[in-house]
Amino acid sequence: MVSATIDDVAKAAGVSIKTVSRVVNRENNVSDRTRKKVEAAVKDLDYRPNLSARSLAGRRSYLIGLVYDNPSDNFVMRAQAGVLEECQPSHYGLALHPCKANAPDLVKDILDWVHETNTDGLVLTPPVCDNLELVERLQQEAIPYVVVSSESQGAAPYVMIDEIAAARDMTEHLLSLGHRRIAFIKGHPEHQASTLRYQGFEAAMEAAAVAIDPLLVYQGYFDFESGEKAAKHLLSLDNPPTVIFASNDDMAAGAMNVAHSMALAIPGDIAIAGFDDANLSHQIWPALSTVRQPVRSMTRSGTRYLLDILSKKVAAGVRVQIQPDLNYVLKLRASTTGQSEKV
Amino acid sequence: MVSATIDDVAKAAGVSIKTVSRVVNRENNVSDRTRKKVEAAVKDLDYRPNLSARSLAGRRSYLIGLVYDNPSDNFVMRAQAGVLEECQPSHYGLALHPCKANAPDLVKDILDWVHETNTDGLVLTPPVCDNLELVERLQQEAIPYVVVSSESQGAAPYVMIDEIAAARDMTEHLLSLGHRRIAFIKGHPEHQASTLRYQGFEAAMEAAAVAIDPLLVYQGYFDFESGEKAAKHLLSLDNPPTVIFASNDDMAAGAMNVAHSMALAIPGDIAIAGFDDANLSHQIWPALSTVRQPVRSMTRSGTRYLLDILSKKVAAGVRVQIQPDLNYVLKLRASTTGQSEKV
DNA sequence: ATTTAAATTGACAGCGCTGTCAATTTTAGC
DNA sequence: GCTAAAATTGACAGCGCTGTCAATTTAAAT
Repeated sequence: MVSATIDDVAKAAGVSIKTVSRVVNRENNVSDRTRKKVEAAVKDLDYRPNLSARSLAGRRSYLIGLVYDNPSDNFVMRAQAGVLEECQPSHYGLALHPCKANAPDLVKDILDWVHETNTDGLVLTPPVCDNLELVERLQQEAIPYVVVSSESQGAAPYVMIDEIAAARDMTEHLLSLGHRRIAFIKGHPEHQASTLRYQGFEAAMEAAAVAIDPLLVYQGYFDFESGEKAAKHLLSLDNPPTVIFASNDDMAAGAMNVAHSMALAIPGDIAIAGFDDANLSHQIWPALSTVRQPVRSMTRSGTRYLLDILSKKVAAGVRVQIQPDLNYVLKLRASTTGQSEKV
Repeated sequence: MVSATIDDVAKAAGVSIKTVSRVVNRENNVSDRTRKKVEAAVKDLDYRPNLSARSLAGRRSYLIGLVYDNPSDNFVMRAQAGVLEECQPSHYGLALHPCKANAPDLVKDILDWVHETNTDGLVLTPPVCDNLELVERLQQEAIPYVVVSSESQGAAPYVMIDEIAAARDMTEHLLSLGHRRIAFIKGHPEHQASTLRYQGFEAAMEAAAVAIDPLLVYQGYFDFESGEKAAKHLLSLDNPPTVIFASNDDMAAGAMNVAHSMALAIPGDIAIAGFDDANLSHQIWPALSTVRQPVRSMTRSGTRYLLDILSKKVAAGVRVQIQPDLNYVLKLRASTTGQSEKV
């Protein structure tokens, strides 16, 4: 059972293949009468355009590319799910491109891949999206892209939660529990989110008129090990903190392990908070207070926007912030409250 | 900057485009000398074949489909990485198909997707690969597939570690620590791995002439929650076990949380072991003793076999067990040994 | 050295579609 | 009715690659 081609449809409708192409692609300048004839033939023959052929001729792929180098499997999986869900109804496909954000030839690597797959548009996630050289090249080559979960460095749409507000809210929660000696583990210095989360922390502390002890601010790298390292340092200070706010869950888990190994009670001796709501966060003990970032939903919104650009419904190269369908949510769990989550 | 085409490479190497095609597709019957010349030209011009063109001409998609419904993000990501790595040199792409293994229309869902995307071959992972109806239909329609991490139910190649031996080894480790009251949390009854892992447990117990207390065998479902449920039951028995061997890491993590919440020392009061070596396993406290399954490597082997079938180097429809490049490894950590891992 | 078989290479015709541009038909204006 | 402009349609040349099959070169056998 070989499916019908555009020639079959053209023959059946008594028109040229170009006219069939016009109807199928909803172009203008087709008379109603012709359109009806063609549509009937399409339905009759159950015609489905061949993706490869139209890609080759039309020089595009009907593929959305997802570029990532995120240490969190959970983040990547949620992003994938978001793109896939949004692509399905538009008959677009998903092309994956895991990469190394700090590779010297990152830009070339990505552009080569785009050229090979003919990917029509890119969804960039942190930390890749924070690479200024990359986004400049993409603009230069007029490759549409959208940034998810970070502020766009160039003239492109981006979708992100208010990271500052989220970090501020979490800090306020910690303050409201009576904590004053609050340690902060910063994220990877090259991720934009690191800066924003720290700003939120600062804002809340300032608003509460609690001074930040510089000794309690430690540079981490968003991975488990750097969380351990930070906690080892922080918890052996002469005047240790009563709570550690880590910029993400992996580092918070690392900190928690150190606390356990020092036989400290959580949150009794040391409370711990994270950021991201990775799967991990409710699988460790005690369950981790964190900020849920609606990655799937954000990625859907971003993909939707990209598809609109590709179908020319929206002009490309405009820097707008797309509002995610969902906002962040504070997940307050036992690692700060001492009690299991209120549902 | 438009990327080079096959014509450019042919001209540069002084051969016909067909020969370039042969080299790029690793076909036989190309002399070493010619191959070297072409490879040099390919590298020189940074040539990357155009996917659409080859699909159109070759009447296939050059896409390998990965079908999954695994609760573990880590498992899925490792499988994706395996397929991608193996596809890269052959210039194949990866198409993702997340699904629900227990959906009533699973078979139709997958077949529709295969027809729409033209996917050339499928990599099936547990639990989807354990669906007999599906694999029969795939054979019927002559769609090549390979099963990773489970025994193939039909006439197809499969790649898996010796799950029985792995579970037996872990049990022997527990026995060697002096444990005799060993609890076992079974995996999802519809996953083949569940059966095999239990068999390995049985074998070791029998060999050591230690009777299995049926009260200490609990049915789980491979997820965190079922691990919690199992542990709650097991740890409140009148004569509780001294160690819990969970069929996977998620359940082990669930069990660990319960132990913590009952203020039991791990491994002092209750030792815990898992299976899979998910990321999770060394991020919880104490670090979990588990069995490392080389998912990425297994998936690579499976994908390579599939590519061989597609390029006709190997006959399809033969049921063989492919040996993974790596074998399983026991990761003995603090949750049973009380000490951090020996490196 | 000669014959025969096997291995290697290349010429060429599409794959099914879209872009370009010219041809044709329709409509508007007088 | 006639002409010019606008709307509609079609002819055709690729897009970049692979399959087929024939031509050529190399190796094996005598």
